Amino acid sequence: MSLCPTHPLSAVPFTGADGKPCLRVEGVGIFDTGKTFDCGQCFRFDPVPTPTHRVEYGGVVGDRWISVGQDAPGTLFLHNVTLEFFDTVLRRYLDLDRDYDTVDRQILKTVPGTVMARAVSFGRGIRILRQDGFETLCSFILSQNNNIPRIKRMIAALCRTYGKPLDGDGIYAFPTPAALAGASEAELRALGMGFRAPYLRDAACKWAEGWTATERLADLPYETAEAILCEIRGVGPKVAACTLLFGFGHTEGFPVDVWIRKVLDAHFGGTFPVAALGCAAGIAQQYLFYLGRYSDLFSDT
DNA sequence: CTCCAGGCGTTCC
DNA sequence: GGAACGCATGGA
Repeated sequence: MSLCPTHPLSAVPFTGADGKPCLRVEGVGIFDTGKTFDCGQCFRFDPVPTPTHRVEYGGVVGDRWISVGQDAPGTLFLHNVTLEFFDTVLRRYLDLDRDYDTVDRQILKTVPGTVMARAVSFGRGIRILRQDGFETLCSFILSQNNNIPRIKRMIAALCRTYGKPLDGDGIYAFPTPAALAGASEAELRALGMGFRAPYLRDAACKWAEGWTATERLADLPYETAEAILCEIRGVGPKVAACTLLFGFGHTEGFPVDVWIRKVLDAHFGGTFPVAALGCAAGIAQQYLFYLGRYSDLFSDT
């Protein structure tokens, strides 16, 4: 992990207008809340209206609804966050102890050329979140052949129906594996999960019975971790990749060359010599979605 | 109305 | 071993 010695984190607690604990965090480096929470790596954050900051994103992390705002570069406002929650959960969730300038330099060094340079520039500010593994797995099982607004609604329905009510009106935790395993396929279909209902059930059952030491997936070689996840019905290379990346922080050996070539070959017919990039792979994967979605930005190379 | 959405399982050859 | 095709559902 690349630490940023010149910008140590500092967190100053204060009390919000609603009496909730808040934190002002400085020294977080490059961080774009819009790109981070709205790029399709997580499905439980939405923009919330606020008079004080330009934009703020609210969502559930663990057992707590929080919101994240930003009014200056390198600074975050964390609402409903205690110092302890920041240190034990949020710091890791937001991937704050990584220097993304170094990451960008690694990408540009490994993949020279204007195409990736534009991708890096366009994706600048994205943080690869470290979400809960089970929640990430279920989210990307639901994502197949689906669109993001509907994915969000399906996840919200799961939380509302099988998740623990949290502090706040209409706020629910993501269901535990056991709670979700207790739902029948018919119930999940009635909830609108469609053909993904049995996939969800299989994931929940395997997780609930401690089917593998899932907390160690990040330490296994990528191909091994991928093969384990692919034993779950409805999980293939794409779902496994997103789960390992966004839920387990599995960045060592991520097959970024496959993803990059897939998109670049389709758009430019070119080939790039790409090695494993560690953390940079995560950023690059997000860039790929931008490449695919906004290919006009990269069309004149 | 048709087409499509950040795949994957099944069924063909 | 790869190319079609179906899948639930809702938004565009």
